[in-house]
Amino acid sequence: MEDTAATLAAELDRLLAMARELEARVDGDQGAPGDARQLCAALAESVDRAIRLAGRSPPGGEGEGEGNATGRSSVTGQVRGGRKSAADKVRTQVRVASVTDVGPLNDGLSWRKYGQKDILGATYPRAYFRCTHRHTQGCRATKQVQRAHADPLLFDVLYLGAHTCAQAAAVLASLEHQPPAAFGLEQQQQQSSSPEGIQWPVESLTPPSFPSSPAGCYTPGNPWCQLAGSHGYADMAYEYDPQFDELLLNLSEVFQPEVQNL
DNA sequence: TCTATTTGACCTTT
DNA sequence: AAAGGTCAAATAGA
Repeated sequence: MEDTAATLAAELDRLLAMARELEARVDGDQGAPGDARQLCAALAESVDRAIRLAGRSPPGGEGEGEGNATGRSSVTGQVRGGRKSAADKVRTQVRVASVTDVGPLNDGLSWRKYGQKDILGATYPRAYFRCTHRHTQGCRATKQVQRAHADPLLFDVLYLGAHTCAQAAAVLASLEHQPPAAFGLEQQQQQSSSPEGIQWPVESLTPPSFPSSPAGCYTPGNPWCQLAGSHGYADMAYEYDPQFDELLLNLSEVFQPEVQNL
């Protein structure tokens, strides 16, 4: 019973994401008739209401800032219990949907998978990643990735710890010089054209092993080194230490999300 | 040969 | 004691 509701909510989420992307594209098309724009806006609004009726909040909280240039990202802070005591760190979670099933968001940083675990009550195992530069630069950042129970195309990504590696600084710098709109467009092109686009079949129960690469990973040719690298939308929330605030704020600006500390 | 991933075992926390 | 998180040896791929 609950599964049905969850599945419904997940489907509505995807509908909303697609509606908003369509809306964004129509908005960006000067040749599009006004009626089309109104229809898209109404569609997004309708799906949004449906999500509420389904008993959950739409991605991105109250729907503000959703009709942005990229139209595919939103942030929802979610509190999760966990072994890392909440008193130690602020926890944030990213929910990433991959409409094209290419894989969830990539945050522009290099991650190395170090473990996977079946979680009680979860359909899919949780994968554990740490920063590639953990040993070379002492970067303590980790993240956890898990497929959503209701929808295999949704991924819950939990960021833990602060990035102290040089790459994080590089990502920060790149964000400061890249307009969100152009960024999103480039993202799509990268994803769709890259022969190395990683396929992650729905059948697979294993979260993606986010390809990690050497320090020079953040290059245009590497789809996994792009920020927000998935079609669809992303519910994002971040866990961070104070020193990581700046990066998160920049990410937030890119996605125009609603960030809630947890 | 080097680097990343997989996976069972071990450790920590509740 | 159970569940979650991490380690590290084995394995695979480039």
